[in-house]
Amino acid sequence: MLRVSKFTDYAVVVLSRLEAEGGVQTAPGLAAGTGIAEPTVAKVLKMLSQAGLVEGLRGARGGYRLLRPLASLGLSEVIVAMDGPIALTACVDGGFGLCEAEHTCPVRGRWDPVNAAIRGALSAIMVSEIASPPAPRRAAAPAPQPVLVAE
Amino acid sequence: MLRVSKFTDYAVVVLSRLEAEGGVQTAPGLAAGTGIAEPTVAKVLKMLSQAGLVEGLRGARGGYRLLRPLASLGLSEVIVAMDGPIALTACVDGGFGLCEAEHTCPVRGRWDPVNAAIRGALSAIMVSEIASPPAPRRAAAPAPQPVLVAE
DNA sequence: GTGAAAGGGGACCCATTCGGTCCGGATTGC
DNA sequence: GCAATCCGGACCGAATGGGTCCCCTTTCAC
Repeated sequence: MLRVSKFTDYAVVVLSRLEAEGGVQTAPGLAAGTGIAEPTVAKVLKMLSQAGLVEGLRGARGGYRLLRPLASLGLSEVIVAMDGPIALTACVDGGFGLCEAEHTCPVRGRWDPVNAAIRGALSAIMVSEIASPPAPRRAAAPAPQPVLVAE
Repeated sequence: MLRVSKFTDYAVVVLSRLEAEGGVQTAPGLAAGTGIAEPTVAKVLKMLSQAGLVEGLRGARGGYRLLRPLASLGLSEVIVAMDGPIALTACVDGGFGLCEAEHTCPVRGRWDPVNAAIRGALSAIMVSEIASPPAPRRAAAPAPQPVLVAE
């Protein structure tokens, strides 16, 4: 169905909460604030930390801290951090003779432009455009700018 | 991993073969030509037929026939035919209070611009750009035109 | 008119992956 | 030294996707 994993969704929520509160937040605190199960939040934060999107502070009084404002954080970075590289098919860019029916397959790595197009579209969207501002009540926020195309 | 189903890949291959050969092709014939298992090809063709991308001719001497040239067939149509509507998350456009943590979820249907962007990027790519022309040997075909962005 | 060839529409099963949980270890502040 | 917190992995159940098979209907050839 061409969907991203649920973790990407969670990541956006957690990042949004992280920016809304500001400062250092603990995993249990973020779990309580977002309504997501605590172990899941911890897992999401771990992944985001490995990707360098947040910083994990160990020890007592530790927690997680945003490293970059969400307005400068491309959605594609979050997706890559959670779901791995964006490649629509098994025939990835640098893929070699992995396809079993290589000689008969007429496609043969032609998915690259598609992957590039998706990446571009996703890179143009910032996380801050998805995560609604601190406002808990959705106050008919006008779209900050028409994103790309409107189909 | 943000990938489309394997069926979409198969569909592009089958459609490409269908246009390369021209005329009416049987499912077993297409299976032999593409190297894909026959039941799978039949399933793909059935779905494409339901979506109105190909026409199924019943009876002896039957087969499948392309209804539109691949140059005018958007990739998004194939994806929709095989994988269903393009919606990256469960919070689809018209989704109502399906989210369990609706009051705490700060995202709340904000994925719409993302979906629109993906749809737009996919609609701009024609199937003929992915399916290499009749050439069975890949002769370093230069990209017909830079598709969208290059990341 | 009869039989064979082909599509149409299901049901069905297996493998893979995803979503989620848990545990022990390492690190830091009080 | 103790407690709080992150870090890294292993682990398991469930859902989904990928693939096969069956029987029915339709149409052409003989």
